[in-house]
Amino acid sequence: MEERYDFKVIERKWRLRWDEADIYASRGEEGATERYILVMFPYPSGPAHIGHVANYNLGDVLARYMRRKGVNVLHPMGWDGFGLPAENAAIRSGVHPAEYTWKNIALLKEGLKRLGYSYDWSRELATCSPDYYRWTQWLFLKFYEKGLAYKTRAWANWCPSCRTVLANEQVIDGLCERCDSVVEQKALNQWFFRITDYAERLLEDMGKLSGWPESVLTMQRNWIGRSEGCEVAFRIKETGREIPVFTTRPDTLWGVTFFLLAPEHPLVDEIIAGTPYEEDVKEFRERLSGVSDMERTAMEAEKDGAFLGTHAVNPVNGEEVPVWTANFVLMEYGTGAVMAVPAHDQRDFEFARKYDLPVRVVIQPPDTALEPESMTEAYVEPGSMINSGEFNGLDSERGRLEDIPDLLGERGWGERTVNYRLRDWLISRQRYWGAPIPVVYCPKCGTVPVPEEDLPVLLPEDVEFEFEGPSPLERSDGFRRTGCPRCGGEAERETDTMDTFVDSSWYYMRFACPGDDEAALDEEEVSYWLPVDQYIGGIEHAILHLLYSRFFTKVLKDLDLVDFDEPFTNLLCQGMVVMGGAKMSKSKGNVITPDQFIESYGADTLRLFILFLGPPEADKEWSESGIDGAHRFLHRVWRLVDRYLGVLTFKTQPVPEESESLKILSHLTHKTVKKVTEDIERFAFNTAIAAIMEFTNGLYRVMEETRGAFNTLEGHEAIRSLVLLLAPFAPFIAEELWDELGGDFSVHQRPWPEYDPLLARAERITMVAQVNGKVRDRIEVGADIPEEEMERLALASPRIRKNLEGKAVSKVIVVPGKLVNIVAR
RNA sequence: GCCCGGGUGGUGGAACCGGUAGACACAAGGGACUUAAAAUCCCUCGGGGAGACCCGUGCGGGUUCGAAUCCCGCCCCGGGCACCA
Repeated sequence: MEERYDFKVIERKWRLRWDEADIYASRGEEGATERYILVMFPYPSGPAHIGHVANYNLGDVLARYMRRKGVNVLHPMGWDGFGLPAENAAIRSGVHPAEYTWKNIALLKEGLKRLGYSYDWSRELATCSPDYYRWTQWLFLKFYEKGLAYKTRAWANWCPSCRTVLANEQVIDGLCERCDSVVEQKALNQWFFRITDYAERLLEDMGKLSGWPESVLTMQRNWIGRSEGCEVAFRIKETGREIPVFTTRPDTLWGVTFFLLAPEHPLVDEIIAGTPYEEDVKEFRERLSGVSDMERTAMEAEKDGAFLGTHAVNPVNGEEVPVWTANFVLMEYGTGAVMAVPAHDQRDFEFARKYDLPVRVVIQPPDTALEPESMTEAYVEPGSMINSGEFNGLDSERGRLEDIPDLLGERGWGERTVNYRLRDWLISRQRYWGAPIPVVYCPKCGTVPVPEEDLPVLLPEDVEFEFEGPSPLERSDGFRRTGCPRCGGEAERETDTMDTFVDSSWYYMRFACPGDDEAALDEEEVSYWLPVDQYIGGIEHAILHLLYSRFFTKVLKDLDLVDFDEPFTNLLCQGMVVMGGAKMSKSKGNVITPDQFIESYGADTLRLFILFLGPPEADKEWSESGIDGAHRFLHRVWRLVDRYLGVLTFKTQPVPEESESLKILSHLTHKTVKKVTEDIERFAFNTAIAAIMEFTNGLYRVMEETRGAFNTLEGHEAIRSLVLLLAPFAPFIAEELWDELGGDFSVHQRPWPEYDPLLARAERITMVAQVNGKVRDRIEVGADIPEEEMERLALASPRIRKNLEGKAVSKVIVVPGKLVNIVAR
């Protein structure tokens, strides 16, 4: 055996052996259970960085562990290939997005391979490959057939000087990142997926997601934002036109003193056209350009608005109230209109104060009487209804939930309804590097979906990339001009591509049958592997990606393409590796690559070090101090095994005079196997590694005290267990040591070690004696000491007795096997 | 702003269900070995105190025999906010 731990030689050697022997291929063997372990696939923005290592370590440890528990494991890897950065690179440096992307995929793949991850590479896929996006397009057609894809006008960020649509990321403080022009909102006809049709099921089925972190479920629940209330029809006095509003507070209907429309509301233009108010409203809208929804609706935001010169009629009392437009009313929420009740809504209150609009109290708190003049903020709690005609004196909660909705229904003024904060999913992108939306517009036949047999609609190669002006697809005549699939006449293709979230909403299913060119999904394969048993990914995906994937799964279930309705049974959200307090990302320029560390320490050290940094869920501030420690530890293991290698190849012989050492060895071994197994099961990889370190330290201690203790069955078991336990964390060195120990190839295919609970259990424990909750003594006792004996020992302790002087014992609390607390006054 | 997390030694973290705060490491200091260095090994390592002990898990309160852990209020940091992925 080599004296030195030559990680470079070892890692090169085993990487090749594993490839040749194809030991990580997923096999659907009969009889065994299957587990699908998946880490969110990466966007290939460049070579691997430390954040990737932190992510993919987790899946790899789990996959390696599960395989050795005798489970059929699917652990694949692929690439989220489409996206904005590739297109930006094309604009900047003239490199085609495909070239940029495939080059980065190659870099990233090599990086992951160097780290020794146990992927089944035969299932590799890339969303930007025509074999894949063909099926993304096919799924779009299925959505379209089901009425779940539709086109409508929607707002997009628009830079007037570059004449181009901007992503939110390209808008910096309301300005174009390129030319600093103020970004406007432009209405475009765009494609949507009707995710709101699934709002209720997305909420309900969260009950099935007991394997998800509660925080993620809460975030999704809040995102969907279900609220029960009423839709009430107000009427424009001057035109008679009805405008519905959504309210969760029908009990405050009598307190409406004005009416608000979103600035983008189509009726606003209709109302002000040709009136003296047109100018004011235009100025107001001007002030809003470049201001995000978030800023507009912030509680602190200065209320801003304009009178529209018209009035709305309140159905419950026939009152005519002025109609305004206001910055905090959003077109996307509810109906884009608000019945303003300044006395009982804070934003309405501030608006009323600013524009000197009337405030009328209709809910009276139980203890005081509110006066509009003296109010400094809105009263939003329940109370009793006043100034509300026949409902005066009614409990407002009852009014809100029962009497008023009933009244609205009976009189035909409105109805109970449920409103969601969730909006339909805008999937249109006016960009090149995405899956083209497979639709053709024919002057005669209208919107015609591309026939399935004509898929994929390929991205044209000969296009030019410029920041300014329309997207490359729109400018490509060769792409745009086509024949109508229905009538054969001249027609135009849709030039929008799909949001990359569409690609990533179904990739985990495609891993079951990545090469299938007959269908998007192979029924048998998908049904065998899916749903994903353990999904792992960054908390930053808690809402969008995970919600879209859940939505896709439900649609595919309804289309009878899959037999499950939730895609991810268990979810582990890991924290981010941050640097200087910010998420590591290429756009922030704070990326650290693993290569330099692999070069000087080896992949095993880097894997171990990052896993040892802390629990998966926690954010980790990157610092390389400590990596020496991880390396030193592997060296220590190396030397330990090295030193005893000779011994282990001889026959074992009993060492009766050293039986105490053997007992310690057995205990250490079984205790560690138990601890590491339990820690892996709960994803506590950092403490699993700490346990292996302690085990190693313990073995050194035994070795120093009792030479020859390893020349026994117990000694062999200890050394073997050490290597077997280390294998999922540091696969290369473990393979090498296993090989040197004479074990059969591969250590990664050996069964996971079992432990004997009796041997794992400590014989002696330290019992704590407290007085009034403060530790006063520690007493070593047998592990199975009875409670009465614990109490007796504690009370007999001289230190305890000293502390009890002059006090009367009122109570003694005994926690079996742990502590005794004596309560004394 | 809203929603979701987090805050423990000089540092990363441990303490899993309310029961010994600081496991395991890093850094630092001291020592052994060495001509020397590296490597390795040993010791010290939250603060105060000679000690008995006292203080200590972002801050202020509370519940409890007992709180890093539960509750209320506050401060700070991170993630998401629908076209970054």
